[in-house]
Amino acid sequence: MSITIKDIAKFAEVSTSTVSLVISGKGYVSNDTREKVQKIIDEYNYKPLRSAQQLASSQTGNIGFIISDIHLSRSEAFYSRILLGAELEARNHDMYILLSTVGAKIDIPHGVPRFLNNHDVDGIIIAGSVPVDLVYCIRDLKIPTVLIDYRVDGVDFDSILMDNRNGVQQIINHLISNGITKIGFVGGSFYHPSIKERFEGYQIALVNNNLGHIAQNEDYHYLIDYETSVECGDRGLAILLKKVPELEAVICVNDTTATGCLQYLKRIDKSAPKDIKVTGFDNVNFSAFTNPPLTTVNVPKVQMGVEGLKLLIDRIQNGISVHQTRLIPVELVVRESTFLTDTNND
Amino acid sequence: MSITIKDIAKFAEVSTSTVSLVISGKGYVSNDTREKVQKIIDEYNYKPLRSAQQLASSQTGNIGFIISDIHLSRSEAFYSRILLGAELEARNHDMYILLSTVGAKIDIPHGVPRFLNNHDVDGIIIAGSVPVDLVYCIRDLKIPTVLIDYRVDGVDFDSILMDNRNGVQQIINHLISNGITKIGFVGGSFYHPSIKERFEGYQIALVNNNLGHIAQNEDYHYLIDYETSVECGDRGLAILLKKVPELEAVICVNDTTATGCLQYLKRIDKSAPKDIKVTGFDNVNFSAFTNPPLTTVNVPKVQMGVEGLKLLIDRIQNGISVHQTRLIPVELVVRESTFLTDTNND
DNA sequence: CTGAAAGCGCTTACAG
DNA sequence: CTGAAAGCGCTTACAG
Repeated sequence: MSITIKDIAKFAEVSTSTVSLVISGKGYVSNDTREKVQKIIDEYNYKPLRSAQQLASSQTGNIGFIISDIHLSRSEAFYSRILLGAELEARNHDMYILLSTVGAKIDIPHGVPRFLNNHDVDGIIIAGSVPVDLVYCIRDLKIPTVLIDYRVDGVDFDSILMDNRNGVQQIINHLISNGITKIGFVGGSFYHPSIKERFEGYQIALVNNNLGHIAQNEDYHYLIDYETSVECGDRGLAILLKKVPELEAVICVNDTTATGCLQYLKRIDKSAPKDIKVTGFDNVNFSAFTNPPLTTVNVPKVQMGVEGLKLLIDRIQNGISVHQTRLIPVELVVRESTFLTDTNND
Repeated sequence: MSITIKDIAKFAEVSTSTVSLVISGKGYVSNDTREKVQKIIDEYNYKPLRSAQQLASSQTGNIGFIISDIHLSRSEAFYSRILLGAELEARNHDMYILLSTVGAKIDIPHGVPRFLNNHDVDGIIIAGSVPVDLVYCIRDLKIPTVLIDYRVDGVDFDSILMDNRNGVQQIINHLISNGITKIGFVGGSFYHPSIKERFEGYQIALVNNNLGHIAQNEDYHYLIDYETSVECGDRGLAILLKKVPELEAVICVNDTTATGCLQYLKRIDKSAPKDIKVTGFDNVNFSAFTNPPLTTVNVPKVQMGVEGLKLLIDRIQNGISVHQTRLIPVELVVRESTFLTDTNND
């Protein structure tokens, strides 16, 4: 019914092999022949049938994108934007993204994304934390894989990470250069490497500024084990202020937690930045619309998706032996939760 | 390298046709033979190669999921959850979701999702509003298609919609049964059918309660043409209160807009529900965490995705001739932005 | 109920 | 630089 490579070959008066070579860009075809064939292809708007290409070449042209269901539906759209970036870049390589969500627990091998067992992908992107059992399982599959904003100790993968430590350092420099030194930290949820790095960055930056006594003082830190949240910020700041009433600033592990701090301040009839400076991390959609707007660290989410896809393609095509980690730079975004600008909002 | 249907046939001492019939469940195979073959399949954990199946059967086993980039990265995770539901249901039919985002403008035919021109999907789901040109283009392709939370006048598609009018009606009943009648509306952005229906639902419900004078009175309505937002709610309530100082309640077109109203109230040193009742719509993640938590209407997002996928499969397999619209019920969620409960938060 | 065989539309050594 | 041909791993009439 549809037009095939045979038709094109006939019209162009060449063999199907030649048409195939023109399409793939591989091998040698004379310029004359190439142009002739290309003209016919364009004229008929011919697109090779993917399944036939796949079967013959034993490549799928698909990328599996794995993300936890909670991350995909998180309100901050953090990972959605990474997905967006990956999809954009996939187009440039004429590949498709197969999406699969996974729950917090996974049942090996039944619960693993189908494309893994079915050999339906050429490579895999894992965005954000997923059950470690799944990571081990994927490692054993020996399929090219890139992790974005995730890492598992002892498993060597290509990965795209953001520079969490530097981000926190920028926040602390911003505070210290404005004379603030009594700086607390609220967050935790060390199940995720990024979260952990942010706390480490906080400690390192303080030490580098001769504030090691604060970095070491647990009264300045509220850390929890599980998922960060608004409530975590709310409760965390309450506890910190009880222990350290003279606290001048609180660094939150992310924007969501920071809104919890703002919420708590409001409840006790205080506010940022007047009574205490509050900072977030991630620069998610809502961070510019809190009251006051949050000083935070922008993470280029779409770009992380793009870079992840690029790295994966590189791995699929060239199979480099050494695993790479690309650290994506982040950038401080100063808003009013640390220092009021001329547009005073109180 | 990998195990094929031929191997299975050989081990089971039957023909490949029989193995194929066992796998697909089509045709007649004796129970004895079926069991014998199935045992071998299980034993070797054999999975048919998808591309070979596709090529031979001229079915792709893929569903194209189209969503605008702004919707995918919206902070409310509304459409992400619809995607989640579709993906969950796709597994039940052993189909894959191919995701494609589209921008606000689309260039036909170059900018259309690749899987459309390449015949790489058996069916399409469109979630939320996309450029109408794309919808026309897809109609002309005659591929089975289901729209979720979207509609285009004059184009007949299967669709999954939520009962927006009923949702607003529930809000208004809730308000009126508590003695509130001076009810305004903030929202707009009629580019999206759901948005329009919510305003219509507001008007209809008022008329049904003998409040037609309010339904007709433009002083009670703040409507804009473009994307709804926090600012829209903020500005909208300001304008409404200027025109109608005695306003008792404001119904917002969605939760995001409602947070804008809360923000405005705070700025003028007032609050909900004391000075004015505020309601949202959608019940997105953050709506329980605003201050005060929002009374809103829950939309079962994941379920909408599931239903959309089911309807699409039905269409692909059975090709019913009449287009269906399934209206998903919604449910009022009462929180403190309308009436304080015992856990008084002030 | 089962098997032999053609065919799906490509790619890729191979020969020239 | 180009063509003839085998082969990728399935499905599906068709014959029996």
